Amino acid sequence: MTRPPGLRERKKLATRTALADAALRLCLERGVDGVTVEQVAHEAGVSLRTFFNYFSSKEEAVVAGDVATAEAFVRAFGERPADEPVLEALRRALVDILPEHVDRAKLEQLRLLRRTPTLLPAQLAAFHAQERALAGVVGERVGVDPAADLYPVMFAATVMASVRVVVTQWLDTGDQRPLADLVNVMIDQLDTGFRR
Amino acid sequence: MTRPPGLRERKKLATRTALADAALRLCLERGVDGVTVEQVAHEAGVSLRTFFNYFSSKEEAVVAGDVATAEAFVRAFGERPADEPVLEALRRALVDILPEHVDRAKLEQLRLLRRTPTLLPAQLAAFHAQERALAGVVGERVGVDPAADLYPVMFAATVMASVRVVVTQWLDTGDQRPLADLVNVMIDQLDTGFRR
DNA sequence: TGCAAAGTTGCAGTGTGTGCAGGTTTCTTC
DNA sequence: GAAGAAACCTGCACACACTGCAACTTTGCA
Repeated sequence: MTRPPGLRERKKLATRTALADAALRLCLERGVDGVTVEQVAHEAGVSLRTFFNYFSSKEEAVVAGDVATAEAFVRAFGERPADEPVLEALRRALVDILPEHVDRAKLEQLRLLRRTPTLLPAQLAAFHAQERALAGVVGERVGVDPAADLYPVMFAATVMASVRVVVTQWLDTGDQRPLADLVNVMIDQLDTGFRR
Repeated sequence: MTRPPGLRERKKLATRTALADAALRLCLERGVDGVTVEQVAHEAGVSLRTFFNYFSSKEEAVVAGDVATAEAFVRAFGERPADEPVLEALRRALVDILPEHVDRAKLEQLRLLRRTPTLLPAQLAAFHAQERALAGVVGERVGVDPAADLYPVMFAATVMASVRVVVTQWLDTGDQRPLADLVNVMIDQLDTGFRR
């Protein structure tokens, strides 16, 4: 079925990460607007043309990390035991994933990127891209068809949006609590509902 | 305080709507990729350069309608009586606003736009732009500071995301129920919470 | 009526993004 | 391990996107 990846696949992945890394690093150094795609491509050791074989824009390359985060989260959620309640699986998946993807070392980087308006649409799209997958996974977990019932799609959209604002809040307010604490507050909120 | 708008203001608004209308109409006719900014500007009777004084990209002009929808929603929500429970105010605001902004006549248009990947980031950004305002309004309503408590920001993000997916679901599945029914299901979900 | 502020426009110039064609590398098969 | 197929990389050409600037026109206000 899935055979071990050959040289070609490995090279492609290497190029892709080289491009994403170069884009992120250069943009952090000089600001997103101070970097051209050509410079990114050069830094990664490929031609301009090749850059566009991997990403359709500079922004997409810069937020490649966010895409990876979202994918990792959906995967982690999908791998939680099936008998675990949905919100508990959610909590575990987030606690497993977040520390690795948003730690205090990268804090300044994340703040800088979040302050760049150009990147916002791309960041939103990065998370949105995993909504359908998440809806599918959660639909399967609770035994419901995402096309017929609103629960899976609402769950997916709500969770993605909530994680986004919680992380944003944590970054912007310089909240001293561990991110995991905020995640717990968030999940309590999703559990309780929004009535007041 | 707010004096009646002069000629200058009215002209600006007219130009802006002319550009947005032209962008939307041309893109529906020929597809988003089949239209250049120059054509949009020409259609609206202004120069290319002037287009960019109003919008920073073709996509932004096309989704100007979505921005207006989101603004109208936040305004309607803010104008609900203060003693109304949050979710009831939400329901009323949506029922007031949605029929005018997403009716069956424009249905095909909306479907077409939603199928254009280029527009997705811009659409997401359009709704996201109102999240902060919504969080402020709801924070005031329930007497909570959005910077200190997660409720307002989570509410805002969740509601925006939920409305988005509910409308999407309605459009994509060709659901025969009135949109208002789905809105009620949505609000029940927000009321009950996501535990299963 | 006349000045100041704001808006429009053309122009020049840089950067983005895509189709195409030719060359190189990897994979497959025998 | 040699040959052909498939995938990939690259340069080139080109259309389009977007911005700063400076001149010009219109609107607001005294």
